[in-house]
Amino acid sequence: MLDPKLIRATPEVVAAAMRRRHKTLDLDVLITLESRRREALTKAETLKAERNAVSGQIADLKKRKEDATGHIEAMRRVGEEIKALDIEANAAEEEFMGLLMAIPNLPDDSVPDGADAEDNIVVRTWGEPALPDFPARPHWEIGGALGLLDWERAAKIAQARFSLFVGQGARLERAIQSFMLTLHTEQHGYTEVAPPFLVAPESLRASGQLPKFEEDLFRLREGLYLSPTSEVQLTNLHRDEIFDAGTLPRYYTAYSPCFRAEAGSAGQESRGLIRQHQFDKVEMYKFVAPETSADELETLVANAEDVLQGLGLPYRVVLLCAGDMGFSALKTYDLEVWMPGMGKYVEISSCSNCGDFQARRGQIRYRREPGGKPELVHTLNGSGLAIGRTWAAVAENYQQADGTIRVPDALQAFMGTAVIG
RNA sequence: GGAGGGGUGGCCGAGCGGUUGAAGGCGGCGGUCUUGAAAACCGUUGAUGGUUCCAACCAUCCGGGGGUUCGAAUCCCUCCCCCUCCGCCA
Repeated sequence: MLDPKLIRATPEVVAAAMRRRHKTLDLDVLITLESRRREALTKAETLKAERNAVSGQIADLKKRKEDATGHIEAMRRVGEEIKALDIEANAAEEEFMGLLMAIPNLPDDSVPDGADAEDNIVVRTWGEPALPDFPARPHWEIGGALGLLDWERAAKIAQARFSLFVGQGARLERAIQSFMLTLHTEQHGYTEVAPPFLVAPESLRASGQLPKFEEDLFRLREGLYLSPTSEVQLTNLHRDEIFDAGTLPRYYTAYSPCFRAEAGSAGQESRGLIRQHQFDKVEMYKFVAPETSADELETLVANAEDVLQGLGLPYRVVLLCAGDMGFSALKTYDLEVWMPGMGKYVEISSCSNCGDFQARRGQIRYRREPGGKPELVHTLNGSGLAIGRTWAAVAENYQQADGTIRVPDALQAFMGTAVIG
């Protein structure tokens, strides 16, 4: 959520930012609502001050057993007026907040202009996007041939776009997960958490999925949602809390399955592990002081790159343009891994600095010094990495001419073998 | 799921419907004392919004929401959470 004061004080800045995002926004409606709210609020507060004073007098009169009916009658009318003004102020605020909650974050100055993925900028490349000296197969063929993936049974158990890993395939999933969590906790200073996989609507509001993107989520009859990413759980780990001075930054990592309805994505990437209703992910998350968040984003990306480098998977780092960024982010780098079987780079991690956008929604604050005023923190999140896509990348990059998969050195201890198949 | 108990300031814990933002204690901060520290004593110690413009003033907040009342932490309704016992269960 943007700072409401920003809309009042510098609407032109907000308008310019929305243009960069290629979004339209009627600021006049917001400004009108805000002045309506303030007008009613000021009037109501004046009347409340009067009521408080007179109520004190009424108490005194009653204590002395004197007549107070005149005051009481007057305050009854004032009370009705206050009620009407409160309703007016609340209605205006509710409408204002409803609109404000649907406004995306402001892009950072360092984010390039652009409308869509075409305008993203490749900032660096690691490794060679090479093809083997035999016909490279996509991971679903490799996995299917070795009996590591079973799409028919996955669809029977659930429905299309769910996956079933079998035998060494399932073991590879677990190995990748363990490798990542071990790396982040032992080398990068993250605290591991194992969160709930169901989340409350309030949590989804804080991280930014609600109210705008409900159709992308699975909702349970009980009112809870299946989490689409543990970014939600990690954002809400410290919702409504104030960090003591000197306790930032805080780094967290979590494994969780992620559930996405993928509404409107029919026909896209329908084969393989790339686009599923459920996938596993290891997430990295940071709560930091505002002035450090730009640097923290760079190290977050580096932590994600470490996973790919550790696995020996070629990739490139892409800086998203303003029009291609997610709702809550002010700056985002995507990591795209090379998939020789698919013959292209595929997104495998997205690392974002959300600034105070989520912190304001979730009231996540810190004190700069003991006894100081609470200030909003900055939050950052990054996949470290999407496990299903990592599985696919390992299969495609380590496939061998005989149809087997060589296990990357870093995973051999977790797999207990050097070759799959 | 059933029965009962409970949710008050950073923490513990009082609170006849009327100066209760809220006693008391702990913790924190400042000061006195001390070579320094401890102890003791004194003072201080929340958030949000608004007016105003930086010093004040006002309003709101005692789990969330709604209601009764001139006035609610205190009464009523509802939801959430926690604890105990029973049932069920990995």
